[in-house]
Amino acid sequence: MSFSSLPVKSVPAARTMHKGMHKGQQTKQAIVDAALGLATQIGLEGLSIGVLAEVMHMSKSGVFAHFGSREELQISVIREYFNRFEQEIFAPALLQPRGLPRLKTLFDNWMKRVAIEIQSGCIFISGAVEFDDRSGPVHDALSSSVKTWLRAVFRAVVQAKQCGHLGQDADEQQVAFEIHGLILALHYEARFLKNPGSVARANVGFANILRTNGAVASDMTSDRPGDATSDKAGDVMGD
Amino acid sequence: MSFSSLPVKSVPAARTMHKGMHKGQQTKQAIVDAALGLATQIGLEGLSIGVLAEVMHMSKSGVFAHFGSREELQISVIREYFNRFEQEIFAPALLQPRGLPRLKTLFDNWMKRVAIEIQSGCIFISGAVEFDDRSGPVHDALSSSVKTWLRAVFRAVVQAKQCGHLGQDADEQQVAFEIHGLILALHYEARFLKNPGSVARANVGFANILRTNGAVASDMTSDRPGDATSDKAGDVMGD
DNA sequence: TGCAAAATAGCACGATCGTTCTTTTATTCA
DNA sequence: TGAATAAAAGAACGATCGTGCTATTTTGCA
Repeated sequence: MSFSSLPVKSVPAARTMHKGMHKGQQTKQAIVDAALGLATQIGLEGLSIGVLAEVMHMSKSGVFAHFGSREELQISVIREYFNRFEQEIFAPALLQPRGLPRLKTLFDNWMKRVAIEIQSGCIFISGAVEFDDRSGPVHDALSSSVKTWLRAVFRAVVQAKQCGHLGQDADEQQVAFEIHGLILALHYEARFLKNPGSVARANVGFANILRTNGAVASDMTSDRPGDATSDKAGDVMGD
Repeated sequence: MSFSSLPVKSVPAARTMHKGMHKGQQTKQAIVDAALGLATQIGLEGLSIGVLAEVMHMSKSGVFAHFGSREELQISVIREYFNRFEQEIFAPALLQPRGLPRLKTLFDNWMKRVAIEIQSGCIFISGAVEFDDRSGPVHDALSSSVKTWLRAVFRAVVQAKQCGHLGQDADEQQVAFEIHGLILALHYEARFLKNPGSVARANVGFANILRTNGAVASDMTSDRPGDATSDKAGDVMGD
């Protein structure tokens, strides 16, 4: 039941039904996919087995049997969301060289996830609100997933400073904190308030953070592909 | 599992219980106070008439009769929260002179609300997540309350620029957006992740925003009480 | 192809939800 | 103080929730 196995789970292509899969695993994956789609709209707490069964054209007990409890279903959804986060946001950034290029790619991908798919919310954000004062395995799964992701962002900032792309007096925790704030403001103002121009403001804010922390203009545009270091492909966000 | 022992009753009797109030109005106000205390912990959606009645030591129907519907109860809670926001955060800032002193006071009070009372969440934040893709009167009440508040922050930024406390090239919407992000990051990292140091990072972030937008150090500390202009006391956030 | 095992359906349970209706109690005012 | 009225309680409703139990269907393998 330990959550430590969550981030290191080998990434199965998200929605693909492997041929070798038995029927049960296939339907379970399909249920998790549908549950994730539902949870991004109405939250992990709003997720109910009844409506999920209706969406899947299955019986409640048929859906239930795959998880054994509602909490296990919620944890499966969190795990699935984490995996997609890893694949769609973090993995492409690893193809960029360390330092500012990778950090910028990380931020851009993160922003696209929040902005372009603004009609479906982020369960790392909605879940934080739903479980911030509740304890239990769901809270723990959510918390450790988020922490793993934020730690990955933090490491990218550290590398940028090590590469000399940020000033030596830059506070890496501070930079990560402010970046996180931009994403949260974007999610809030674009999704809830439906304010136009939020995406542009998040981008400007990111540039402001870089400038405040001593990034030189050349570093903000050049790719410097020679600096690319090969990180291992699996366990991209693990430490 | 009784909620009667929850310390929601210890919420300071914010609204004055006017002696002229009839019994019904007094209890309704007491119910709203308790409901607000409950909603800041478990959210507007988690608010149920049953547990509210238990906390109030009343019957469900007795509580229900004061509102006529659950939505009306939620809206009453939002209104109450807005009023306290106005009183405890915005009104004191109006005592400061326009420009940077007032903006700083606004941010400080806002942050104290989020940070010092970190054990009880902010329904402007949790509500945004709960109602971001739902329509109806509750969403509208929440949305308009938040917009009024953010517009007040925006106006404070505009005034700071007009006073010459910010550079002429400062984008007021951008500044307000980034400030909002700091508050959201503080709420997220302090309340959900329980990261220490979040308050300090929000403060540093605010100073960074001011510096980026051309605030001079003297403006960031001086009070310049001679610049104080008398804003009307009531409807402080109205336009 | 047949049979064990897995997967799914069907049904029912206790609990809680918002809400309505009726009855009883408490308050206000002449 | 007594009558009119407001406030609160009580009981019940249909709906939905997660979950356990028992059939029934489907799958995978010898």
